[in-house]
Amino acid sequence: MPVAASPRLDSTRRKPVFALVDGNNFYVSCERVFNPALEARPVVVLSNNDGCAVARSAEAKALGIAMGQPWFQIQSMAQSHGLIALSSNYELYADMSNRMMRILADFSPRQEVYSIDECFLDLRGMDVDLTLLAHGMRQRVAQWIGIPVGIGIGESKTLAKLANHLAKKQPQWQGVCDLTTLEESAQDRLMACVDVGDVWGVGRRLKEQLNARGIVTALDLKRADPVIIQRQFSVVLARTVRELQGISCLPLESMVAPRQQIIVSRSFGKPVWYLPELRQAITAHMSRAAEKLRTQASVAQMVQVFIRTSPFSARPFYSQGITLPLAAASDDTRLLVKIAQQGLTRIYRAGYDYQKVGVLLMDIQPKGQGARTDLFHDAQHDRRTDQLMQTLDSINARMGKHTLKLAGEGFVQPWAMKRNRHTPAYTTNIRQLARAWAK
DNA sequence: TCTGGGGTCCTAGGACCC
DNA sequence: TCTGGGGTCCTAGGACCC
Repeated sequence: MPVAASPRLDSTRRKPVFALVDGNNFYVSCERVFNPALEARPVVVLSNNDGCAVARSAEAKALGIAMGQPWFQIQSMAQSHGLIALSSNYELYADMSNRMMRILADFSPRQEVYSIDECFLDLRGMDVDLTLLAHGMRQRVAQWIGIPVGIGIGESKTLAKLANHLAKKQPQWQGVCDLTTLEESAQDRLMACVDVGDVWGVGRRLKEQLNARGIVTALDLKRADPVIIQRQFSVVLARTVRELQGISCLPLESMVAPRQQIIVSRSFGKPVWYLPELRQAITAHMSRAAEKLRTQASVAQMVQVFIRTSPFSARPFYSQGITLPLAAASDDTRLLVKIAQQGLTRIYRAGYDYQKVGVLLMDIQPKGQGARTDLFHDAQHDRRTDQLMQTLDSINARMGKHTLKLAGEGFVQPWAMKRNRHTPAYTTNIRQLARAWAK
């Protein structure tokens, strides 16, 4: 077998190169695709319950609206500045995300979908002009689905992130910043312009502590000694320092690992004090959680329930959670709901206005693979349960979410969240699309 | 009046064992 | 009655991300 002179082998030896591609103001951009009247106007997309702004158009950012700012604080700008606010439409964003990721996957054999609006691509050993390639990505995504994206390229994920940040902040890049084309001195000059708090992995707290030690810019952090950083902070931050130095420590993870915990929680549209309504919400949340669990072919052996009142209210605060084990790991909605309801009974206190409840599934294992079972385990019963859950999931997949559900979720849900500014599910629900056209 | 939801990883500290 | 240290496992809480 000839091993020398293999170009493939040579290329894998080259330094790692990563691209980070993300959608600009992704949720707002999705809305604009289907409603061009939103172009060139200040637009925000609100979080669940129409609580705060989670996506802002460039025009909204220019008005000084911060990420996560509560809607009631900026509501007056609707009148004064023509600000448009929309409830979030996750069905639409998830579908647009899938389309965007499929387009980008054609540009590299290895892709890591990192969040709903961004992915890493492995560009190592590609024998092409990467800057040109990136402009090609931008063009194709814009042409095929109408979403503007920004692209950063670097020798580590952290550098690709930083390049992406520069591509957005500095117009001269025209949406593509490729650090691998620059001399180190030129890279350093750019990093001197980036606040250390804008480095991936440095949050509010770390920024404060780093500033106190005189580390203010990304370049300062790059020049820090990772050994000292590890001693004074953590292994995580030391890794960030090395990544800034061009030493790739975080590999591309193209396999989607199954979730280790699954959370479903929602704030109520109004305060809830009545136990039966809390029970409905717990049943509804656990039904969603169990669906997610079955989607990834797992079972859970631990259930947590929590309830709390609003931390912003002047009324007395109460927050309590409880964790309950199952005798054997399960994905049966009915059993998980039953355990969660037992938990709720134990933590519920009368006399409070509750603002939020949630459930967690933990101790998650692959289904049917060395799962622990209890002493009185009944295989016949397991088979019937599996069939029932499969039927439930397939009917809901075919006929639409919530077609078939436990009666305990309630048919009238007085506690349901507010979504007063919701747009239609243009791409996934033909009935809603027809309604949108008829307007 | 009105302030999101869903994840991961690391660390410190306690319980327990040898 | 006095005396030690190391390892493991678990949990809670903190910090970060989008």
